[in-house]
Amino acid sequence: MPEISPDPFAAQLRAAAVKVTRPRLRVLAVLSRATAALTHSELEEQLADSPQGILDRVTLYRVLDSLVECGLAQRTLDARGVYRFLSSSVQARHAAHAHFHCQRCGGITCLEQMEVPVADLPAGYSARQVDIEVRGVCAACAPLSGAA
Amino acid sequence: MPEISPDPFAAQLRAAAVKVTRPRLRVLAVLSRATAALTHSELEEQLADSPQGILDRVTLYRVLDSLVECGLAQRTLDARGVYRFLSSSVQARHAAHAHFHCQRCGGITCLEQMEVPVADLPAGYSARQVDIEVRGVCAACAPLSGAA
DNA sequence: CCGCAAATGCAACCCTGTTGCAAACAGGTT
DNA sequence: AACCTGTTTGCAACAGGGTTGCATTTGCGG
Ligand SMILES: [Mn+2]
Ligand SMILES: [Mn+2]
Ligand SMILES: [Zn+2]
Ligand SMILES: [Zn+2]
Repeated sequence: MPEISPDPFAAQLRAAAVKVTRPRLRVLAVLSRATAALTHSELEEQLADSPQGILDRVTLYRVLDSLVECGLAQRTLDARGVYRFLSSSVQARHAAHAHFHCQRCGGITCLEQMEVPVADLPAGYSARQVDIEVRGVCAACAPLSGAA
Repeated sequence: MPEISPDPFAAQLRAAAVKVTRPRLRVLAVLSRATAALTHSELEEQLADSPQGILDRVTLYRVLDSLVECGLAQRTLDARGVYRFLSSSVQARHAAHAHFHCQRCGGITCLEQMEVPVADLPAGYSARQVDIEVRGVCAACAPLSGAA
């Protein structure tokens, strides 16, 4: 009787035809717990707090690359030009509405009341994704806007 | 009789209530000659080639900041996460419609028929810009889609 | 022409992301 | 179970874009 714990993340990795490794499992776990897209450094921090201790910076970059490449995660840019990562299942929940990108702190806020339109494209073009990105300064950063 | 050459860039700066300085005039000149958004290093290069010689890297960053802040230029991110700067007059021509970003060739196509909505934001948030980015595969690339 | 705040230039620094390479490992083969 | 091989990990060093501190210069209003 093999004690195969039915780890859903391991199953996802196997289904995606990539090796099941400790770092990948850890990153996948954090990503799927997250409600918003996380930067590399946010992930690094959350991973460091876990009982398993820190995960090498470069390894994290490479794990994220592999997850994006096999389709288990998505990579986007925030308003500061920093990459953010989110699990594909989370991504699906955000495809239908607009997002606010704070140009000061890089934070992203859902604008559920702004729905994305259907793409209206020239012949021959096909859309995979439509993003509405509103850029500006969020409520938390507004007070600091005057500051030097 | 003061020999005031009617420099349009100087006038723009005065109208924007910022000091008229040599670096700002130089940058404004390059930006308004450009047809597309330029990165910091592209600007640096073009400036270095001019008879006036190189402009300090940091000064260029600060000049660009001041032009953006006073509304004479706009800052956007390219697909690599690098800032690009363009004069406001060029930007204005593209602010009202969506853009298609081909995921295969990287090309950008204006979707004039898709107009950007007015931002609908929570209290405290302020928008500077709304972008609709449609991602997919363009007509030229569609036939090649099967290729590895 | 003065005075002062704003802008410049230079050096040093920070942060995000990448590359090279040796050691460790996953997962299939014997 | 031991073995093999390509993948992945970890560490160090690097690269590029962008920022900060500070002394010096300059625009410009008085
Ligand atoms: Mn959302
Ligand atoms: Mn356009
Ligand atoms: Zn913010
Ligand atoms: Zn294309």
